Amino acid sequence: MATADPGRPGFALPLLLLAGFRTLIDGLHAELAAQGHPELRPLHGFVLQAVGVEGTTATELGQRLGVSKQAAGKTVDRLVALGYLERADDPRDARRRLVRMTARGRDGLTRSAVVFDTLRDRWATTLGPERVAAIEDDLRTVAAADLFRLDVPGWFGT
Amino acid sequence: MATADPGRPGFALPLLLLAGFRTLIDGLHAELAAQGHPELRPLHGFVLQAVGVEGTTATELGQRLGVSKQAAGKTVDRLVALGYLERADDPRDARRRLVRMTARGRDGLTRSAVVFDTLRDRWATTLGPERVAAIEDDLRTVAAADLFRLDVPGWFGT
DNA sequence: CCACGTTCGACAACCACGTTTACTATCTGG
DNA sequence: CCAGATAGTAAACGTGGTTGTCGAACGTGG
Repeated sequence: MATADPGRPGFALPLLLLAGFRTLIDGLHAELAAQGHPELRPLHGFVLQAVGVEGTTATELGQRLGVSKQAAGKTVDRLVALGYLERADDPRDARRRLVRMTARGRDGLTRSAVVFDTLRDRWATTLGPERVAAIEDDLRTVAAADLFRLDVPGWFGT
Repeated sequence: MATADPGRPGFALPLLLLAGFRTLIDGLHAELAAQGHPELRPLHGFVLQAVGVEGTTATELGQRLGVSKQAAGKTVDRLVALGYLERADDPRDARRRLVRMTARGRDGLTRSAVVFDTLRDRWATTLGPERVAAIEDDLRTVAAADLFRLDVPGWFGT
């Protein structure tokens, strides 16, 4: 670990949290690639999740993800091009363009859920189930203490 | 938390890890901005860390961070423009361009370490010191079990 | 001692993801 | 019925990444 400063305890915690997150995401996408979804990027999982089974609109998606509606729209464009999402007109409001998952999108999301469960099981095997649960509880506690908000995504830069 | 699927336990863990990482980084940069370093981005901390007090070169920096030498070079350009790094010729090898921290760079890195320590203390106040230590231990255990490697940075996209 | 292969840095083209600003089309309430 | 709010799109830009190419400088073998 070339970049961590062993002398300052505070440096380790963010590094470890990032590393933990990363390994789950990397594991997910390695497995997804093997299961027929090589084009799915880390970000896309969040987006599919946020679109949900009922569908949504670009503006609402942006709010859910914490990014501008323009950014959300561009990401939807890419996912449409990849075949994970599709757009449709809203019969009740000609301004809105509904965004829905395709069958491929649903397949990717379902597989993501299964793989995440599997990866969590693997952690539970290594650490013991109660330790994994304790990590989750602790992080939720910190979240509840308003040390951070849990609505999450929407950084990845700038 | 609009984006998490409460029905699938596996989804929560990566989200919580990311949220934990994010809050530390956000807290760091909020504080750094207040202490005279508003231009420092999350990535920059890793880069300064990787440059180290002895300095390095763009190619070596790229290796440490897990990115191409070109990407490392561009990031160095930005940090030079911001006054955190400086370049110098290597008297022993005219091909190489040494990258070193300026006084400002050292100041930013030092303050980062202090702020990270403070944030960790705040977690310890909320959770109890032994719980924070337990999280770190567990994540290190998972790392050691080769469920992930700890050399970390070098994703943030693509 | 010199030619050849390797390495370093730079440059260019490109992509993903985000921003702000600006514009059009549509809906809605007084 | 029109003023104002809202949905989507477009353009310009910033940041962080990628490949590919290239010239200059290094080091080594013949």
